Amino acid sequence: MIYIDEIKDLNLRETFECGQCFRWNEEEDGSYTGTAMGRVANIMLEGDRLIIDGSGDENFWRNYLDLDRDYSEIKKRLVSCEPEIMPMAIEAGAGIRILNQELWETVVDFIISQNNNIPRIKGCIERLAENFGDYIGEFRNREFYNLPSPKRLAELKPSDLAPIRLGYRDKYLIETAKRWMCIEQGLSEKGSLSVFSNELSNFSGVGPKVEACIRLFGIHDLSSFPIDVWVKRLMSRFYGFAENDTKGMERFACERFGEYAGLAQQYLFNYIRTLDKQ
DNA sequence: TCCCAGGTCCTGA
DNA sequence: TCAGGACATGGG
Repeated sequence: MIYIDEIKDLNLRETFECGQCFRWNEEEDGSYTGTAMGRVANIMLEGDRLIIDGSGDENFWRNYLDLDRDYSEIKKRLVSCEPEIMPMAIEAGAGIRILNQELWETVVDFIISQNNNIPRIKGCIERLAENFGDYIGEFRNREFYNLPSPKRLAELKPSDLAPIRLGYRDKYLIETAKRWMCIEQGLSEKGSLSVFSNELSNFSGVGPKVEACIRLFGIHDLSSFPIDVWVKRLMSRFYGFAENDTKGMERFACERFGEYAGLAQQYLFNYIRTLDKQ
């Protein structure tokens, strides 16, 4: 069991259910159980104490949950940049943190996410892991699996993926896995982020929005500002943009929020979705 | 039954 | 460069 005290600016529900990750599920007691980079854990927040039960050491989870970044300072800066809407958006999701996820996982997740809804995305990812990923182990009477590696996916045909019910996205995943393997073969050291970063837009099924999500969530480029249907809606509603003016939205985000545009996007994205549910 | 979902790709103008 | 349609699937 790992205990980490004096936790600030973290709300598990806001962090795990803001659409950045798809493999964490809430328990009846409000804790979350899930998997990251081959580790499985249950994470509970009691007051300002984080309690982690599972595999992985403290350093791993500190990094994954981005605990060493001062979100209070970032929030102050965002409010000073945009004092109209941002204070309300931050209040609605003050405990959001951007996780340090594995690049390959975010590539798979966000290719699947296109023109899809969050409950179905989670289902697709779980089926993909259970059917084609490596077994991690049993935890609290449940079995956990990693996502399939690029090598494993590259070996498959779209018909193999039919039980996963990915729809037309199955061929995108396979083509992207093949391309990933090609790039990796040409690398002297494994996992060179910058090389993959330069190649993202060439992956099959990766357009501007999916690429921006991969940059924000998989490369932790906090300046990346994904524009999806919700962001178009909020940019129109809050800032007066025409819904198809994505260039204008990008420029606004860059100029107004700068290096933390991605975090601003998460607060705004969460805010308009909570408003919509009311 | 219909609408929509954290879009991308292809085609034609 | 850009608008418009096709694309699989299933939750609400």
